[in-house]
Amino acid sequence: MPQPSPGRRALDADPAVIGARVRSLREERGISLSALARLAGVGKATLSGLENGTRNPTLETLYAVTAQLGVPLTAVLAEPATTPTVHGAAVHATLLEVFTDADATYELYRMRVAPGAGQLSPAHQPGVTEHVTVFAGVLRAGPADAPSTAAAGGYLRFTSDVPHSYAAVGDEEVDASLLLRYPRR
Amino acid sequence: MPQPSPGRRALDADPAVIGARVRSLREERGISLSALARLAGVGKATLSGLENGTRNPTLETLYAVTAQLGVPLTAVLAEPATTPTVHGAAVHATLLEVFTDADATYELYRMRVAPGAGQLSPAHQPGVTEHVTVFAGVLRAGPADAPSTAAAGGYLRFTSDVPHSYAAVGDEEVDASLLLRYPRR
DNA sequence: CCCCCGCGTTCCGTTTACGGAACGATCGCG
DNA sequence: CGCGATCGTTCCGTAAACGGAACGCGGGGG
Repeated sequence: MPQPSPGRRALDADPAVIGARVRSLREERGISLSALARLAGVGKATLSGLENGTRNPTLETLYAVTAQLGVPLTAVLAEPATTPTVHGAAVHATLLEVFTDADATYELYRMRVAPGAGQLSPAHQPGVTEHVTVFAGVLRAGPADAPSTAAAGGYLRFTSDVPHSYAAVGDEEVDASLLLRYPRR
Repeated sequence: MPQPSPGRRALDADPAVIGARVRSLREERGISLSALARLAGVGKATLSGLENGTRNPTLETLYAVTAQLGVPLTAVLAEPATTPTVHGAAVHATLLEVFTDADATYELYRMRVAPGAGQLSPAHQPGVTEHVTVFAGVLRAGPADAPSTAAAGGYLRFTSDVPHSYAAVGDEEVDASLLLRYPRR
């Protein structure tokens, strides 16, 4: 993918917000701070500080608490159910799955390319290839100096160890799947 | 293929596993431990211990690192969601995403084909095409009377409105992504 | 009224995660 | 060959997260 865009990720790791969520979850269950601390096997001071956002908890602590609340860690780490996404000027991609084997790592993305000016991505490491299958719209993509075109149902493959571009042809947004292959070095 | 059923999200707070995920993400990006530590503003000792699972990181530390990797905290804390799966004699597929537009419906699957005897699938509706990108192993697939072969990184496309087959070539299991395109009728 | 109990916070000594520095290993170059 | 640069790990003093104990507070009994 185009490397992680510098744009701020709205993911909040703010201890105060996390603390507020924990407190809220605890109060929903009508359980006291002391009791939860006892159940989770952490000190009351620890839990108090955590809920008030005055501490910077370790994973171990946070996990012990959320486990007793019966919720996954992700429930208090904000951002309910957001999958990793990458934004660019024209390209918007969400990571669907990562697969690693002996030879390479694959990242499978759902990609959308907005109409209008396209987007240029910097080179990746040597040997990285991109595989795109177009769902809708017409996509022009590939090495910056020699892009190819594919319409709905079409497929493109190119090596992305050189700068490469994505652009929607025409007015329609492009929907596609993007597979990135990183060979193991 | 079967109806999507709700996926569950398993959670794993084991520092060793989290560390392994962080290391894997870093290596995917071809960046050194030292460099990542510098970017994230944490000590090399901290990152080393984190990746090796010998420390119990604070949220602050983990967030600083994952932010630089361009992934949300949840990417290293949760197992990939389990989604609807389809089992066959040799083929095992999990649905990753469905996309519908004016012309067609797409279903994106993660597919595994066990070595040994292959599997024959009956014909789909007219005009249905399948698009396969191989991650690992060697796959032989296509119309039952004229299958093609693809190795890791390779791509196959065929129309599946006739009976078609999948088989792993050799002893190795095949890992691949499968895209099904159903034209609107 | 005065206890007594449990609440959440604060204090405090201990444990440990932290960053910086030092280390040996590995590579590319003259 | 040595030299410099960079790699990941280890050592170490410091800062801070930890659990336990003490604290002030409020709400029921006896």
